[in-house]
Amino acid sequence: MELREFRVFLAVAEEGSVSAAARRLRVSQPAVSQTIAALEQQTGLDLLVRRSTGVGLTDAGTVLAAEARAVLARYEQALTAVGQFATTGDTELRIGVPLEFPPLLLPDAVAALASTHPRTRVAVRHLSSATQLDALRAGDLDLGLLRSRPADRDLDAMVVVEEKLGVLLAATAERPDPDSVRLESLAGLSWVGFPRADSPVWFDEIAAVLRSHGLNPGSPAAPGQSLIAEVKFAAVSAGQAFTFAPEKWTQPLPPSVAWTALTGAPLVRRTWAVWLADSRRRDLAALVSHLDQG
Amino acid sequence: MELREFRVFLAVAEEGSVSAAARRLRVSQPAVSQTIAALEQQTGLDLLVRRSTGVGLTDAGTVLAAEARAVLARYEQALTAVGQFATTGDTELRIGVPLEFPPLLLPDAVAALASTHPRTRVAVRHLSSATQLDALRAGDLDLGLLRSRPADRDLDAMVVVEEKLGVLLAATAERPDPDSVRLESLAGLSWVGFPRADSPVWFDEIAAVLRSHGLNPGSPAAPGQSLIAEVKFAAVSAGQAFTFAPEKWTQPLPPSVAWTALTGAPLVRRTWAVWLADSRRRDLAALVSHLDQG
DNA sequence: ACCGCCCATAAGCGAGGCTTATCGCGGCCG
DNA sequence: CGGCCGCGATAAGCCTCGCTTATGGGCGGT
Repeated sequence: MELREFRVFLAVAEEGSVSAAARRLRVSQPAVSQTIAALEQQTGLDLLVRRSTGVGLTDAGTVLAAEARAVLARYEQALTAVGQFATTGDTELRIGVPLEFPPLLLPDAVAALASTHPRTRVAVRHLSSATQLDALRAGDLDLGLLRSRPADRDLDAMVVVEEKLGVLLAATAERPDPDSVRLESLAGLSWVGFPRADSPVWFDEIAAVLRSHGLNPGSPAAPGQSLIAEVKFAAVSAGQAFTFAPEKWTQPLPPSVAWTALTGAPLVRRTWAVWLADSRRRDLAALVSHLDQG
Repeated sequence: MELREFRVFLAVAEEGSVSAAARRLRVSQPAVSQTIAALEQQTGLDLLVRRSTGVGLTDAGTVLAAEARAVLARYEQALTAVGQFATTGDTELRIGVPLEFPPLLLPDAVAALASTHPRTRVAVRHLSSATQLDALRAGDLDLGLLRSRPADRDLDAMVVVEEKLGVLLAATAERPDPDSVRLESLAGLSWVGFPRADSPVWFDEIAAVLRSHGLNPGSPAAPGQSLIAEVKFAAVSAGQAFTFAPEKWTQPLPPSVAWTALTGAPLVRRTWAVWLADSRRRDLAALVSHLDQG
């Protein structure tokens, strides 16, 4: 299974014909036949149905075609990236950011990076922690910012922020002490947060804290409809729910919502910077150290 | 640039030594030297710094190493998928779903698919329209459900849902007619929706409608902090904002929020099923047809 | 029935990637 | 300070693999 074989197979799949594929690839027809035969032997699958008018894909062939396309696409992307570096010297540093990441931290670090590594272009994407882990391992992301330390051996991690969380409540909620609340006193409300799939570890931490204070974390939203968050969060200012938030909330709060400190249950949200342990990128190392000092 | 060269280069990069890489790959040292030389010639870049104690990566080498890792990772994934099919006959059909997709539509179609194609495992991911387009083209997604018809020639598309949108308003809002509102009457409120980057086409459609009715679409949230939606949406029930929603809203509305039909400006949200035009997957075709009839 | 196009098979050839042999260089130790 | 060892580069030969041309069987259209 080599790229050459993928290219040949895709040509056959797209042309629906061995001969036509051979013409397109500017090789002889037997060369294509041999390559297909080799693929079928390696996979142990019938990839093509031979008809007298040409060939069609079997189900197995369809699977292989899709995978082959994906591999070749990633390969082309790699060539582009290398070519880009060869001509302009520019490198892209791809960073993933979770929800509610302190908005100043990253721009400051990126600005510091720009002065020392002017040829590094930073591309930031909003991604859940789980997605970032996959992307890091797949090489589609250079630096992740996530809400849990990965167990993985070949990922390095460093805490970049620790935020002491308070709660957001409806401004009209009755509070014995206006400056702080205890989790237990929120028993009548439901917690609104984020889908568990986005960051299972952090979700479970929160759920454990809630349970230990007599609160019901609530049924996690059913997969497939987990993100219909718009209406849910309206519940906060309607006095039906609460959510956690750090004290230094950067967005202006609407008057109907107020932040209050938590007492009794220090809930700390950590955000880790995570990167492939065997990455030797100096711009990445520089950015991480800026995040560390910032 | 072939996979073999990538593997050799990565071995050298990870070992920090040509000789050690050769031992690991169970080939002779000159074979590795020759491969590296070929790579350097093809790229026109110096990939390694030769030190008497071994070799190190140049910046160019670091870029290539990262790309090579990504390509090989995708390649391994392809082998796994094909092997999976070869042994179990199972195929994965990867589907992307946007926010607020009618929750029954997909499960029904998937159930219908399961009866005709029992070996197809469906994997659903919540992704923005923009992300889905990339994933489709990269071969990382088999079927996308998005809020705009792609201009792309090699993507086929079909409308699966048209939803006539109304507005969600604070239940306490004054409404001359309780059963419908005109967009113009919402001039004092701000629209809360989704980040433009998630689905630029649909966003711009909405923005155009708003402007044509004398409303200000508002400044799109600054990139990098666009998704801090929790507090924003509290604004709806606080009477500061409105959002669009189809009439058949599946989640129970909190009492502080009410749905109202729109008159004067029929705003229709279409969701398209999108797939690679040259995909011949029969399970995909079956699912699409179920979505069409459902 | 024949011709044309399809794909598969067979046999020969050439290039590319392997091998072994050898060199130059620098670090390290006696 | 000299010799030695391990590093990587170069040279030359060989073998495998993927190409070629030649050919055969099967099916459809005229």
